[in-house]
Amino acid sequence: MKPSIAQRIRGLNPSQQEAVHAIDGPCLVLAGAGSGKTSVITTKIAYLVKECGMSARRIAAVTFTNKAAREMKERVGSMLVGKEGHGLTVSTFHTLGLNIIRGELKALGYKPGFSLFDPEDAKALLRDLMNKDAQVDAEAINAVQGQISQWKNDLVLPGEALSHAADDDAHFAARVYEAYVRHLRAYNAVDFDDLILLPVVLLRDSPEVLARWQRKIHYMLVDEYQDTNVSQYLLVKLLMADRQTFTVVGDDDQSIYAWRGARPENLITLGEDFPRLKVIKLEQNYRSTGTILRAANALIAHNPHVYEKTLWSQMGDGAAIRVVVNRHEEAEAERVASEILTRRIKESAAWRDFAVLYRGNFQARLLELKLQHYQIPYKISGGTSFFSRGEIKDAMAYLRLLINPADDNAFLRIVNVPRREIGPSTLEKLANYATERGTALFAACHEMGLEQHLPERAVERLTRFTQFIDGARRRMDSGDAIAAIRQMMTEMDYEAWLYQNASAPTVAERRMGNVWILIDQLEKSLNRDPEDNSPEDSNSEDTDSTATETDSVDAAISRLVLRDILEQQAEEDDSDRVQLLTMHASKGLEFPHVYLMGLEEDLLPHRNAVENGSVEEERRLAYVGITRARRTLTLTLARQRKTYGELSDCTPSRFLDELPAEDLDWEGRPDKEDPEKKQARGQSALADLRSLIN
DNA sequence: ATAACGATACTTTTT
DNA sequence: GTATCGTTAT
Repeated sequence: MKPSIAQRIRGLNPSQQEAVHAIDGPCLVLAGAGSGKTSVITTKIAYLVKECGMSARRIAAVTFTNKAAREMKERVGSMLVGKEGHGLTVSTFHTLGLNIIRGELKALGYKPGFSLFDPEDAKALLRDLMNKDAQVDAEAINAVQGQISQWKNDLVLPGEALSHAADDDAHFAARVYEAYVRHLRAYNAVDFDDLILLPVVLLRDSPEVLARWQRKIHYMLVDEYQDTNVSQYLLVKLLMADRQTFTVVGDDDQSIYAWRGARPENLITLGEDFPRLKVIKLEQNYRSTGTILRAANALIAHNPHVYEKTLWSQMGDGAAIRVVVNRHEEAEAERVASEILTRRIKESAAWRDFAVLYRGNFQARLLELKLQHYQIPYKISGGTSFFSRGEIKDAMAYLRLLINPADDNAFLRIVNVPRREIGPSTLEKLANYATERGTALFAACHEMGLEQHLPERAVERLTRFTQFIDGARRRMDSGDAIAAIRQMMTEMDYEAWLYQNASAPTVAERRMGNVWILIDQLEKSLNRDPEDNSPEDSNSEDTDSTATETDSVDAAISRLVLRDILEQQAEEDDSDRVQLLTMHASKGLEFPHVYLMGLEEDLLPHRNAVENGSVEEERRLAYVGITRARRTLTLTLARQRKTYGELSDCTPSRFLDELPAEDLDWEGRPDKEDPEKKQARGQSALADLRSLIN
């Protein structure tokens, strides 16, 4: 028998209980690392449904990652039975935005089957736009892409960007931004940032739409609130403006994404925007030993705080924190690898109980070598994801073109893949013609007038391609959509093309396998209960009943782009391996034994961060790293490291000095009174000062 | 299939 | 200034 909700709540500590019970107004839960915030959120959802009589379909819980959403869904699901949880929204911000867009296509001026551009698609478009006048290098494109993303995150529309442009660069970026937005619309496409931006602008400007969604969502819960950006906060604020019934959970000390537009100030803004805000702190930590927590508290105390918070633990002190100084980076990697090898036996731990965290991905390379040498199984997070594989991008482009004929990006990617002898010159002429007629490339292929602009052979080939796609599309509409897609892949013999292009048959085989996996996933997601994510419209004014089938295919494909379904595959592979991750990637995870590598100036407070005055965020990053550890924590550093091929001396991280000396167990500590080191410190302090002045 | 050459990136990147 | 990856040429 499952415990009742009342029983579950009794199992929580007083602060957690208070957080669960605070349902009548705005509630901010400041949840320290390891303080059981997920329990609070999930229990609260169950409490709202079971004890407060709120319908699950009126509740929306948002997270930042699919993984977090999945975990939360699972945990809530285990507390509810039968239909109790039906219609509950637990999704990422982006999926919520996607659903709002899908429900408000008309108001937004988008057509069904719109495409979702991932950052690579967006880059391709930008490259195209920016190369109009002059050849622009990749760096410039990246810069503009970053700037546009920042504008969208800050809710700055092209007009404002243009009028506020301070210099030529900003002016240029703003003009590209404007063209970019225009082109996305022409392609009937949105990018990731639009998934938040478009709903916010719509809700802000249309009282009618706002009312519709406020009627749909009565209670919101937001996880990792410190990571919200301006647009995301506005989305929550708009939806909750009337009822003011929401719970946000966050930790300012774990804000490590400010560089990506996150606004930890939103924690403070919340109290200003919602004066009735109830603030509850969760300070009891259920994860780490006392020693580890003391270190974390001591470190983070060096940052300024609006809300003070001190973690404590009932667990014993545990082992001291070891600080291992190595002569150089190779010795550091060697040390970590060999130590895991022996400690696994000593502590009778599993490989998966160990995690090695570092600042930059490059630091994993040497370590990998060493782990391989000792035949230690490991798993690196990051790396090229499933979606950046060429074959997946190809398959996705086919899917997108089927759904959205206006998606020129998709068209261009696959029109000659596999080879159809449609080359650059044909495409250029086609593009000119399409621009002239104001139509999409794919549509232009259907036009009669095309024959005047292109040689007969070229027209023939284009026609054959469009007929192929049109045929697949028809089969999709009139029956089993997935079967039609499978048939399309087989018919064009994508497999043969892979074999031609792969370096080895095994590679081609694997790639084709990936494509089938993708289609299987699509099928799975299609068969999953179509969640009703439309706003309250019992008076269904504009529900066209014909669209439901393709509609759900559209939705499934969009979810695919958002990596909604797929990661399960990777996740299921939770075999027993040592985890290698960046500190950023480690947020939200925990491990019995943690190694933190490269605790050196210029690396852990990263050089660039020091230069642009964001040492505090680096400190939080170190804090996140430290608080991942349950039982033991080992900090390592190298005395020398080669950077840019040059061997240079490293200074221990300033953060080491900020930890309680009595809890540290040094090994190979550099002489404290070493005059050379003192001088180095002095110099770096001087550099800090200079960078502050500039 | 392998070698050799050249292009690329050096901070983090939930979607 | 190096190392790694991808492509091409053999």
